[in-house]
Amino acid sequence: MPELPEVESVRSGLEKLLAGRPVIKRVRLYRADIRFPIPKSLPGHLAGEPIVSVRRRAKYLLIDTPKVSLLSHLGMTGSWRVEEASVLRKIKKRDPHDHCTIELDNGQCLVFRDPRRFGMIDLVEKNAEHTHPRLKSLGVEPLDERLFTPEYLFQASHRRKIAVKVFLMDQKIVVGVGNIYASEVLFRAGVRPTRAAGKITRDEAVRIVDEIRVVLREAIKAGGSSIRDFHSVGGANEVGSFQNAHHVYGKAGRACPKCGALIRTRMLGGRSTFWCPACQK
DNA sequence: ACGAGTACCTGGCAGC
DNA sequence: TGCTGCCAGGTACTCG
Repeated sequence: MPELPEVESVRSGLEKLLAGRPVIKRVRLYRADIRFPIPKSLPGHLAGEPIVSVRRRAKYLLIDTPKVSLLSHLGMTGSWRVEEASVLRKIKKRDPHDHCTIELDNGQCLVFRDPRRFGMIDLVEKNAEHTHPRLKSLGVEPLDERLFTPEYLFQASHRRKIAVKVFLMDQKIVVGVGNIYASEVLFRAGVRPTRAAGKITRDEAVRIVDEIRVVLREAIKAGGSSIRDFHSVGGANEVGSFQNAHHVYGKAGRACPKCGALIRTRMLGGRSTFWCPACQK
C-alpha cells in the first residue's frame, strides 16, 4: 500500500495518538517470520520504555523511546492501528495477520498487521540509524529542498541506462517514490517512463524534481492514496483521498485528462506503468 | 557497477 | 457457486 505520503499519514496519525508519551507495558509477537524475522529480543527491549516521538525516514517508521527505536516498514500490505486493549482481549478469534501488539499504559494497544508479510520490524539503537542495514544506503528525502535538487538528480542519472521510471523508484537515489507516484510524476513532468534515465535533460530534471515535490505534498495533504484507518477497530474506512487525483495510474485505455489520447500501459521493471503517448516525450 | 529478472506471501477480483 | 489465473502501492537477491 504505502509510498511516502501514506507512510507520512500513518506517522502523523500515530504521533497524535501517542502524544501523551505512553509507556509500553508489554509487547507480544504472534508471528515473527515476516520478511525479516522480528527479533525475539524486541519485547524485552521495549517493555517499560515511554514512547517519545514518531518519525519517518523514507518509507520506514521510527517509534522512538529514549534508548531504542522501533523500526518498521509496511511493505505492500502492512498497517499500524490503535485499539483499546480491553476490546482486543474480548475478540474471540485473533486476526491471523496481526503479528505484533504493543500494549500501552493508557489502555491502548498498537497492532501491526501485514497479510502478505512483506513488511519488517526491528530495533535500532540510539545513534545507530546510519549503520542499520535497512537505512544506511537510503538516498535523499524528496521533500528536503537542500539535498533533492534538479542538479542532484541530473548527476545521479548520468550514464544510467535504466528506464527513468525505474530510476525514480530506486530508493538509493531518492526515497519514497513508489509505483503509483512514479507514473503520476512523469505524466505531470511530460517525460515518458521508458526513456533512459541518462538521456534526461537538465530542464526535464527540473520538472521531475518539481513534480515529485508537488505530487507528494498534495498527496500528504489528502491523506495518501487510500490507506486504512488505523484509529478504528474495524479499520475498514478509507481516509486517504489522493487516488481521486490520479491522472494516469490505473487508467489504461481511458482518455488522457490533458489531451484525450488513450493512456497506455506496460510492465517496466516488473511493475505496471502508465503514460500518455501524446503528452509524454 | 549495472540492469534485468525473480522471489517473497496472501487476498481480491475478473472471467469462465 | 466454484474454480483458475492474474494482479497488487516494496524490496532484496541472483545472475549475466
